[in-house]
Amino acid sequence: MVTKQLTGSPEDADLARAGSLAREIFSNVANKWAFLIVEGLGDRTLRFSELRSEVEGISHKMLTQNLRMLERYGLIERTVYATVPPRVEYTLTEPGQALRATVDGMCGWTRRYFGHIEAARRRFDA
Amino acid sequence: MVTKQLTGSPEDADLARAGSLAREIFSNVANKWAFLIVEGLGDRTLRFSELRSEVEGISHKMLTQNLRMLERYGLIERTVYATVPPRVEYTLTEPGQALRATVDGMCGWTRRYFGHIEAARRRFDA
DNA sequence: CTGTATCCTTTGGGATACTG
DNA sequence: CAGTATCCCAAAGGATACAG
Repeated sequence: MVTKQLTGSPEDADLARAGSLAREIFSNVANKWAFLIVEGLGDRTLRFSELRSEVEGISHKMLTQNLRMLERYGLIERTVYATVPPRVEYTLTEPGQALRATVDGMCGWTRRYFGHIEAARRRFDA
Repeated sequence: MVTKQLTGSPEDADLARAGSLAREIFSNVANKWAFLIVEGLGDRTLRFSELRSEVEGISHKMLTQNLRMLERYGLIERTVYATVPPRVEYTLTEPGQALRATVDGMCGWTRRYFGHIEAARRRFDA
């Protein structure tokens, strides 16, 4: 039998390694705007402007920037209709939907521990 | 019967509302350093310096800053031993452990879709 | 409507030094 | 060792204007 490889394949890339691609993906995706976009999109197909009003407080720039990032990683699909004015629709891909489960988990977590956290926060600030 | 309240209680605070406390919590916690700290801590109890070497690439400043934030929200417990030199230990609380489940989910997600994402990324960049 | 680019302000974040 | 504070640069991010 072969001993377990110490240097993993790309598939095993350790998230802890600051320079790894896995870490890059993790770091880019684990930010509030990406999460709020994924959550706002859900299983729907939304236009840029619809998505923007869905994600409260996001600026035009942040929305495009994060949409590009998510598209680059293949988490969303971008469909352009060559009409005038242009119509662009966004929808989560399968990897995007899978990520959505994680984000949903965090939303649930926030709701569930809202009381705990609020109390801890008040205690700490005192 | 009563109709469903349109203005929810704090417990129902909508994450989507940019100004809400729930959104503040979500936005602060959903960042790479917080996630990596939670993941690095796991179910262990680590000292500041141990945690720092666990979370590769984090600076002294970012570590303290995020630890304060997590402590403020009651996600980690900070224990100070009045020795010299001082010894400070960090461990996840129950809400912190619950969050860890979410973070673990995202780590799994990253490993699972690493191939998809890498391929999409190359396609996009071409 | 969507997207890019520019400008400008704010914040993030590293390095260093200093205190308990 | 752990924490705070300072300095300073780079990146985030908002506002605006413009192009397709």
